[in-house]
This record gives sequence, structure tokens and C-alpha cells, in this order.
Amino acid sequence: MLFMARKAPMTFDKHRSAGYLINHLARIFARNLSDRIQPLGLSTGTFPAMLALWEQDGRTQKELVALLDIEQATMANTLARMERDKLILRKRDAQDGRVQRIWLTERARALQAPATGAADAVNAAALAGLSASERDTFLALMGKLIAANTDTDPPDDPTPG
Amino acid sequence: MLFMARKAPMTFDKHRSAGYLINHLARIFARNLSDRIQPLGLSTGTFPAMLALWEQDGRTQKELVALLDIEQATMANTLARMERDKLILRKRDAQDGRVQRIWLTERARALQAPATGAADAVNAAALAGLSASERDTFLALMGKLIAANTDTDPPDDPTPG
DNA sequence: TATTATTGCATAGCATGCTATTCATGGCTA
DNA sequence: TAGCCATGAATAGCATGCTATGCAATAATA
Repeated sequence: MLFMARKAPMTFDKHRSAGYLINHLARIFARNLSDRIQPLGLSTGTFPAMLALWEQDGRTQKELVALLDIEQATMANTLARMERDKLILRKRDAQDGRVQRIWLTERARALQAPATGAADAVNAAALAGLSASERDTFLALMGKLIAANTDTDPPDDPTPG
Repeated sequence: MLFMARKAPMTFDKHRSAGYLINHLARIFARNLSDRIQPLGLSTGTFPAMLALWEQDGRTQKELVALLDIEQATMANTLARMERDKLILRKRDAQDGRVQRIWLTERARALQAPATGAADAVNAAALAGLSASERDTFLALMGKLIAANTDTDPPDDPTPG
């Protein structure tokens, strides 16, 4: 026969691979969050930007890029969708014509409570099977990993000579 | 002045939100894996499918969908790219003309060792800041969360009457 | 057997992420 | 001041995820 299924020797266990598990878990969380915030007119990609803007708006795109650890092009596209959906306004900075400052619409401000409530509910439901100390451990470990895997070096290190 | 930055009362701490942290961590891992397997001609989306097929090929699309917890349409697109890139062949099942069985090319088989090695390296580097017991705890907690948040109900529950 | 329902997969359309590139503005310097 | 470099943002093109829908093959049923 032309084709015969082959089993290669097991050299990689996806259930022991952090990257594999994190990817799977992230998709599960994203699906759950999407289900809960779509009725509000929000989506998973806009949500982190909304959090940053609810905390304080008038930020520049560059500031959001740094805060959210997302590429500039990704942020530009996300902001374009948010503007299209009347969540934000972009106004040129008076001092520097290259800069656009991002302002929430009243509609967007009104979404803060229901949207963060939805996210809290998603987190609570997903973590329901863990004890309080397991939850703390899990959050702490993720924070530690993010910190350890994020460049905090100044983007500019001349050391000329 | 027309616009005045507002700070809303803090009601949501992203550093304590499992979903937020998982999303961030997943992007970090994906970027790191992409850097390492792109030279091999692989990408993050094809990687889980390759793992399943290295373990055993001749599987159907439907089997891969169930194994990887991905939507059928997503898998169809991923398989189309893999076929385009000469990683797989699709052959109609002789018994059921609707079914396509997926077979690895020799080129794809040859990638198993370098690709899983790359993934191991990514995981090891990312987790380098954790102790062995912290790593075990982290993997165990993720496994627990995935299990708790995955439907294992039979897709069909008639109970008619 | 003719009709209908189910099943497996493909396609359309969109959101979200990336890299590479372009564009416009501002700053520096010869 | 003119020309060059730096910076902020937009655009192009692609991968990867989703939902909704279409299509072809098979199964079930009237």
C-alpha cells in the first residue's frame, strides 16, 4: 500500500510544553472573553487598549505600544478599528504634528464597568477549579515569566568608544 | 480646553487578570518560537499540527480538529498552507469520499528533530528564571485549567423524553 | 427509490498579530 | 537655510484564529 501511518518515537510531550499549554489556554480565554464582550461591541484586541485608556486617555499611540507590548503596526490597525467603531477619537498634538493623541468617546467610557465586569467573570469562571493559593501562585508565576521575558533594556545603548 | 485626560477609578488590575497575563505570555512565546522555527520553514500555527502528525500521520482533518481544540475552518486553512509548503499530502479516503487523510512528506518528517529541539529551547529559555518545582507547578496548573475549561461532554446528548 | 438529514471539508469575511516599508513631520547641522 | 536624519504613524502583505455559510458525499427514512 502506498501510505502507511507511521508513529515516530515520542520526543516531545505537548502536555509538558509551556508554550503549547499557554497557547491553548490563551485561545480558551480569548474565546470566553469574546463571548462576553462582543455584546458590548468590544473585542479581544481592543480590550487591552481600552483598559489603558480607561485608566487614562489622551495617550499617544507610541505610549500604548509600550504599555501593551504590541507592535506599532498592530496598534495602528487596532486603533483604526476602534475609531471606526466610535470608541475613540484621534486628535493631532498641537506641539508635534506627528503625534496623535487618543481620546475615549462617551460611549467608550460607559463601557468600562460592564466590560471589566465581564473580564472579571471570565477570569473567575476559568479559575474556579483552583484554590485561592493556587490562583495566587499562577498569577505570580505568569508575572514573573513576563518580567523575565520582556526587554527592559533602554532601546538605545550607544557606549561609543 | 476641549480635551482633558481623565483617570477613571481603578477597578481592574491587568497584573492580576489571568486572561490578560496569559494573552501577553502567549504572544511572547509565539514570537520566540516563530524566531526559532521560521528558519526551518515552520510557523506557530502549523507547529501543533506537525506534532500531531509526527506522532502519527494518516489522520483525518476532523481528528486533528479534536486533538488540537481548533475550529474546523482554522484547520482547513492551516492544512492548505501546509500543503502549499510541501509539508503534507492529502489523500481521499477510499471508504468515505468525504474524508481526507493527511500524510507527512519526507521533508516534514525530517523536520521533527530540529523543530522539537527548537521548541524545547524556547521553553527552557523562557522558564529559565523559575526553579524546577516552580516549573512543575506552572505546567500542572495550566494542565488543570485546560482540563477544567475544555468540553469533554459528548457532542450529542439526546435524552429524548 | 426519492427525499431529506448528516457529515466532512472548503470558502468568505473579519479580527488580531507580525515584519517590512512608506510617508509626513520635526530636528540637526553643514 | 538647505539637506539629512530621526521619529510617529500608516500601509502592504501575510499567518492564525474565529463565525457563518456553501458544497459534495453519505446515511437515513418516507
